[in-house]
Amino acid sequence: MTTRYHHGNLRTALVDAAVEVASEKGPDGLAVRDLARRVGVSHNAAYRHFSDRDALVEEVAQRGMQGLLAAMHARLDAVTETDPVERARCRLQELGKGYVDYALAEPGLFRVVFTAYPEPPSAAPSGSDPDDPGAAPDPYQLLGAALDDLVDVGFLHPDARPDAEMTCWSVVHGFAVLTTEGPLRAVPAPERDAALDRVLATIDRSYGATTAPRRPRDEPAMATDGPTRGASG
Amino acid sequence: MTTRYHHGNLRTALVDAAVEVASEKGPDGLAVRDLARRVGVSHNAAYRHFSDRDALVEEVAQRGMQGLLAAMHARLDAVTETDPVERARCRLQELGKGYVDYALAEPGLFRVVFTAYPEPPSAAPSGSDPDDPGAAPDPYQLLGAALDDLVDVGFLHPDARPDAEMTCWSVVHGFAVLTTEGPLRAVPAPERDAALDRVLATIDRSYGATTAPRRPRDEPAMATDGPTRGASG
DNA sequence: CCGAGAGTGTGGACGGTGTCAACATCCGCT
DNA sequence: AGCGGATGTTGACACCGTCCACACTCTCGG
Repeated sequence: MTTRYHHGNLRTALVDAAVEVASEKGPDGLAVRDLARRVGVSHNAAYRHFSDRDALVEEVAQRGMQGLLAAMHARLDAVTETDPVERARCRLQELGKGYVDYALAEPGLFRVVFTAYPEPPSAAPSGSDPDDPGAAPDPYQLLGAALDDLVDVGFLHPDARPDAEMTCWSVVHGFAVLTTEGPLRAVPAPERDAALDRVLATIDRSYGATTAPRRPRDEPAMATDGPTRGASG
Repeated sequence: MTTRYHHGNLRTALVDAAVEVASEKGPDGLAVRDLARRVGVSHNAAYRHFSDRDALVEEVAQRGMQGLLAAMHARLDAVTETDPVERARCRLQELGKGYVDYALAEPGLFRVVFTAYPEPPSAAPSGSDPDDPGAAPDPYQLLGAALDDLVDVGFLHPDARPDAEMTCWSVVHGFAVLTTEGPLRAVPAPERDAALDRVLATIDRSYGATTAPRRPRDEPAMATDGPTRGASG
């Protein structure tokens, strides 16, 4: 009874164990044989459920992505500000903080997410692939929505909207990488958190600096409200 | 003659081979046995010159760091602008571009640099350790100098100076990681380059926004120059 | 001139890994 | 009942890092 020939739910057991290991040791600490051993099954039993080691890592990455999204949503939903402009600004900040929160709380899983990141979001701008409809919604979309809000609310000038995703993602991702696995990994937490505040404030300041002035100056501001990006010509 | 028992300069030969391999396959593609094979020497001969695989990787990382610094210096030295403000602004931009240049040109070595990055620069703010005097000057110092110039020249307000290194490093590093090994790795080069320009322009705009206002408009533009939002300070 | 010892390279071994192939077992369906 | 597919096991191969004992070569002191 204790050791049945068929495990029952080996797949999820393996992924669970993999998540646990990756959480502690990162993607490089993930070994199929080790996981099989932990789960109490013989080596390469896993190959009945995963074609590759990479396939298993990919599964862990999806779990990590869920966690990342959850962290971002948690921060986002905690914003109580009512003034539209302040709210939109605050939400963007919190989005970034949620991202870094997760990277700091789960550096191993965070790394897995970005070692096995499937394909660039620009290739499929709508987010979900047709052959993978239930795919987790990218943080990219969350970010895009927050930035759109910032434009709608009148804080971010449309001229500064293009590639704003890349700016925000870059700052926040760079900060996360540098402070978790990078050269700044030993910066004490208080200084680190203060630095993140300043970093995000820098972005906020930039966006505020391009706010459309109340009375439109001689700048025609080329009213391209349509966010059609990739349609270059 | 062709095969002498003593190789002569095995150490450098190994590092050369390692740099070549790492340039193509990144740090994970680096195997001591494989390198020994390439150099035409038996396995673990390398262990007479490197205590560890990590020690060898570290050597490659130093080479990579040299390349990174060279790329940044190249961009920096190419700036011909004479107007002090414009020059300082331009130099900061070019510093970032040089960083990204190298990451895109040598993604494998770039990764090695940051998988084996010794210790945070904040621990040793002066840069060089006393027991390693000839150590390569951090890009961190280059960045700090450029930012100091920006303050001296009057473009960057001193209030925005703290942690400016982290902001700039984060954007640029994040951009590099996302576009080389990350989810944005398949963004075509022209769009990518344009995006970097916009990203850097965003930072520049932020720093300009805190400049002592040339034409102080009636709008204080929410003059909370202190980015401390929720902080109790 | 020679021999000792340090420096360097070789060969073998151990435990670890991913992955393939062949075999064993069990469950569900006919 | 029994058969087939799904699942798990055992064994093997080729890699890997690393430790060990050994072999060769060069240099230096006598």
